[in-house]
Amino acid sequence: MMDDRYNPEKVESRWQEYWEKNHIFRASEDDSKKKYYLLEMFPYPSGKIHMGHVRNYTIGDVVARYKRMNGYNVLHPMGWDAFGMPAENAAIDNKTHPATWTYQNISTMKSQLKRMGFSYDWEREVATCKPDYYRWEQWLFIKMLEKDMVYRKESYVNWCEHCQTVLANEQVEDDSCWRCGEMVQQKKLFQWFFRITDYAEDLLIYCDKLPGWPEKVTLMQKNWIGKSTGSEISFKIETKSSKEEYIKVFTTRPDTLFGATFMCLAPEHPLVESLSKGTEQESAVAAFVDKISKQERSSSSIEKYEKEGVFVGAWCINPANGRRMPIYTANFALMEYGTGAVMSVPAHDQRDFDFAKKYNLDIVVVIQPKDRETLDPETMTAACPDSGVLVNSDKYSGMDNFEAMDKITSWLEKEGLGKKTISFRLRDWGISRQRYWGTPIPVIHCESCGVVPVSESDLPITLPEDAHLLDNGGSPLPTLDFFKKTVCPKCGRTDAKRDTDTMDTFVESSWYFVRYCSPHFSTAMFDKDAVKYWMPVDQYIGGVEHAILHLLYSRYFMRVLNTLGLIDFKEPFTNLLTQGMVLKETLKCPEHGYLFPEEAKISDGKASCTKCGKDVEIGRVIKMSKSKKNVIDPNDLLNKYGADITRLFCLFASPPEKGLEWNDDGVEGCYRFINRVWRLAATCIEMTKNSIEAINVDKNVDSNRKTFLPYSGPLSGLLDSDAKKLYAKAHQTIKKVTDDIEGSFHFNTAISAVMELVNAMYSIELNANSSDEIKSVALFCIEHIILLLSPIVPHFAEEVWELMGNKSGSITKQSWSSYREDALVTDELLVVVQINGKLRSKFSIDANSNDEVIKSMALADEIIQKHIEGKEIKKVIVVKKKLVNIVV
RNA sequence: GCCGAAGUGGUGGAAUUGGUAGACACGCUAGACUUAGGAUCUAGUACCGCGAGGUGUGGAAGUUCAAGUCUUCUCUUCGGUACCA
Repeated sequence: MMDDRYNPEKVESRWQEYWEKNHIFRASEDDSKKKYYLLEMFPYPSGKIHMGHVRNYTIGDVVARYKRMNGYNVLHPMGWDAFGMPAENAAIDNKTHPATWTYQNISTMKSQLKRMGFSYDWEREVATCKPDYYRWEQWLFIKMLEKDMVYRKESYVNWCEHCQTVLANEQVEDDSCWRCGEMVQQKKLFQWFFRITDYAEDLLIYCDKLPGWPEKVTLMQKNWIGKSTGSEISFKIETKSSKEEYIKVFTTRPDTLFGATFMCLAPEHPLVESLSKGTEQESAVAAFVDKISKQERSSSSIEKYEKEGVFVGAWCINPANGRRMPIYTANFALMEYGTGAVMSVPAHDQRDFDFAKKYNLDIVVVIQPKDRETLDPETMTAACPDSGVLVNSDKYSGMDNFEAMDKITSWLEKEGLGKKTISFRLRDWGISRQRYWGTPIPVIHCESCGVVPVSESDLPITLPEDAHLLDNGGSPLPTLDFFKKTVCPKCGRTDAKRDTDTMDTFVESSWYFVRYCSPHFSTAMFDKDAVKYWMPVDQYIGGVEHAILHLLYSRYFMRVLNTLGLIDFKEPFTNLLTQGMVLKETLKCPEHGYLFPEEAKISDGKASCTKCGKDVEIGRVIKMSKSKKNVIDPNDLLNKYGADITRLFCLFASPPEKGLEWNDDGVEGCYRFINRVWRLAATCIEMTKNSIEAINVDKNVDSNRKTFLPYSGPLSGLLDSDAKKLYAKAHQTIKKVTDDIEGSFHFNTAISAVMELVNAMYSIELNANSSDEIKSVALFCIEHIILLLSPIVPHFAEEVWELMGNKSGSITKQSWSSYREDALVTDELLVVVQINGKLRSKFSIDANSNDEVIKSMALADEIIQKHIEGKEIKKVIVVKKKLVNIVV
């Protein structure tokens, strides 16, 4: 006897235990089956899971279960992106160790994920903070070092003088240290860089070879890589000495060369110091450079700084026309882009124009756009970047500017003063972090030998766990002699020092999906055969916030492994789904500030604070975040509704790529739907059970089992019109659900389709007195409703499946429903009739009627007759079996 | 500034080789069953209008027998990026 409603508490834990005990989701390589590697972005173990995780992993789990039912050998792993700064902060705040905090969080979150019923192969769990994981990252670092894929150079970090520590960009608030409020400075340090720019072109080209990725993501990556073609041009520096010196610039507009009137160098450009030395500008330049170096460089604060510069006290010569160009150093010139020097053409570049106006520099027009009055430097109020015809450009005057780009560049090339080149916005990847909770960089610094890699046999270099975090947030590693002091592996010097920096945590997440293929492999980074079988990932699912960095770094890492001959592919993720954020309105009390949803009482669109009773301002619907308190705790949902209802709502409320607006009433609706199905199943079970004795053996009854079988034959085998309609509807539903999942993961419409079928079943009477046909068709329907829903609400489906008498085991072993083409179409069709495009009438016809019949029926229609009376029919358009439009 | 996406009932959202706009759900209204119901079931629900009918997919124009869907312009919102030479 069934309970009268679905009881998640009882049912869900039971099936979770069953799945675990029977290793239902264990994956292993099997050449006889098609593989499907389904991956969701692994979480940072920050404490407990939030709704974003719930949504992401629910989407993934449904796909995993769906693919299994479709016969795929599915790899669906989960793990932890376990290194990172929050652990350090928590450790300082709570006086614990980052490891303790991290492992505690992992354990909490793991039990939460298990409670959601996700079908992971937990035997493949990976935590990146474990030495058996990061040792292979260190190994790879050494391999990359051998191949010159990684190098050291000086680079700036955010530095807090008060705390004596490095700050990450997110720890800089308003140019100040988040911990103490001191102004943040820029400090130069030697740091490690991956040569990702070596792959810039390849990464770019393959953006167009990823048809399974959302276009917006590849577009963002393309913009991030930022390829621009142009020319490199050398400008001779005017000196008294005989030695010839040049400034190299990169420009995308060599056609404007004749209009270049001054030069701007990045403050860090080596020529800035050498050229100003000994001139009367020397001190002014030094002061300027010093000032810029103290400015914060994060993108958010850049726009606050006005464009400014200082004359360095030297000139260079424009190779095109011999003009003397003053050399400036300017804050907008970036050392990291191009050559760190800009030829400034104020007439045709807005930034240069502003600069020239400010410092009263010459403006020379060299491009005259067609259909525009003659440009005059005296009266121009803005630069003119448009294309046109060259003027004031010697023999190039009169030439179209696009043609001139090529012509001028090849002339320069002949003179040895320039060439065509390409520049990328993408920079090399700086991976050194002056942090504790990360992968130690496996190199040793020796005064005799320089930088020496740790020998492979000494790996892993484990992060010392008996370290105490410093209160100022700095890394304790440089203070730990037992870690830092070591022997040079090359010369044996005993005063060698270990690198005390750790790697950017994006490094771990750039290859974890490869490790999942053979997570316990202890003799190499991965088992080649396992990787060959599983990789690349067939479907990757995660937040769009990782559209650039994580995904680009992962693509880069696969190229590194490919170059090193470790793998034979380049792209890690064949298909990508970026799911939208989980949103909720904010609530703000004038007295208590932001409120959690449970701290406000909402009725009729008005809210009041439960603490003070004041009116609460209901704000915009925005991404759930702790700071705005517009959050829903998954634990509360699990306690109240269980996993399946939570999963169902996440999928039903909107398509995965869009935002999901959280709404408690919507969850309640899902709960109702599940119980509707539950009762329907109960009805079907009762109905057929009571029939056994009364019914004679016929085509619908299995005489051996003495029980009803679902009808699965052709539509034409049914006589009852209700049974026919329902049966067709069932097949249409199977098709719709399959298409919606297969094509676009649009679970919301798939669920709607099932709801329609359920509604259709409720609309006919089902009881012991129903006809055999109805009973048999109903049984078919309910069986497929459960199968179609099983990836979405797996516990519920297992329970009902068992109650329906399927003793053979888990529904996860069942095949996905298939539909009969011959059962999709009913013999009646609805035709709508329009007059001048406006809907006037509709009628049903036999499915086999031809256009002529439909047309005459339309014209004969009573309502239509009334409308066309006394009017001239100009034209009648018949759309096959669908519509008639009469033009009068 | 540049790039991209999206604007549809009271709400979340359906519908695009151009062919019934509003599936499904929430909310709301009425009714039934009940000692009671925030349980369940039935009916209704884009807007205006008593009605016939008219109007409706951010706004304006256009193509078409027919436009949420195609074209042009425009407004708003969201996301990415931002001194890239």
